Amino acid sequence: LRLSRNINYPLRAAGIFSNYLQQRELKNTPERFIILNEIVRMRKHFEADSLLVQLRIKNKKISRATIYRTLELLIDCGLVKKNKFNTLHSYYEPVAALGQHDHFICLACGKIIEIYDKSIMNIQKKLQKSHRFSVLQYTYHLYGHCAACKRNPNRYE
Amino acid sequence: LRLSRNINYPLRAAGIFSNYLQQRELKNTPERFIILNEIVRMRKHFEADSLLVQLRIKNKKISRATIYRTLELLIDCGLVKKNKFNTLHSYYEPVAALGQHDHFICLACGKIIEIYDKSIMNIQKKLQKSHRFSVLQYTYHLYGHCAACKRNPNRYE
DNA sequence: CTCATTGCAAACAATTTGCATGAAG
DNA sequence: CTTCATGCAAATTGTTTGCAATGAG
Repeated sequence: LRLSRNINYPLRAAGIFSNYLQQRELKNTPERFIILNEIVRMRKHFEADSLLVQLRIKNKKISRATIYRTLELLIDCGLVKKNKFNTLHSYYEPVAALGQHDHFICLACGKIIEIYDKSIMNIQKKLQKSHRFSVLQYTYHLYGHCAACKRNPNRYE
Repeated sequence: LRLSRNINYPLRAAGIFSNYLQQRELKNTPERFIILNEIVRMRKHFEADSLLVQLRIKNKKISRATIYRTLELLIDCGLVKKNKFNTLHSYYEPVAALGQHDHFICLACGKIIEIYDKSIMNIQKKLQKSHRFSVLQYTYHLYGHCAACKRNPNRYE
């Protein structure tokens, strides 16, 4: 249901990226579009390194440096969002492909669950007014124990 | 007003930490209490490195390693919370000294504003029920432009 | 006395950067 | 042709770890 609205997302994303690059007089290189393509295809959060591995499996050899440099561009043009949960590395995700959502992170098994709930946006509107700042993006991360780990507390001792 | 309830916080915090250490048969070293003392005194978020600098200024020479090791203990016993905004390093803050709150981070000037609003807790309760997970902690971070940077967009070009 | 803790320096992991080569416009 | 992008390897940043010396219980 939610995803049906975004069926043309891969195509639109490429268009958005291409425009963005042209506007800044940056170049439409194959590497950049291979990376974007892989990201929109995944439709979930991922790590920089798993993206690299994923590409290697498909025999697309793109250097780690280019991955990071391209991710920065994609974040800048709003196609990708960067998340830091309380771990060492960062997580990224395709923005419009997923729609507005938040995250629950299980402290026992590490699973990340995407939460779709609109009421947080109301709070945000209220806060914007009362504090006179404008919100461009936000993160709402919940940490705790998921249903499975609550049932069986020892499964990840 | 809010803070008045916590006037004895430094004292209570030391007690909590001391109990925690005893329970685990860890030692009450001067370094650990110097660090805790400095943290509760600050009453706001800080970086591991600024804590070190702060201590050096006061001629308390504690190694970086000990700082990190002690922060971990303080997080474990619930006195300190660790935050990752989307920057390289982590931010820490004394938990009970500040009370439940969230953060607004200005993307232009980097300022961090603490937000006190209880309505987020209602959402959390609702989500816990509907998803059957239990929330132990959470982060709600808003990114955007603060009032000052909205007024004068070029002040940090 | 014994074991945890400290400080130091070296190790790490994720990310960034400098530079020579290569390709887009 | 000019300029930007790439890949590589080295550098950087925040944090962690091994180990010998020290100090708390």
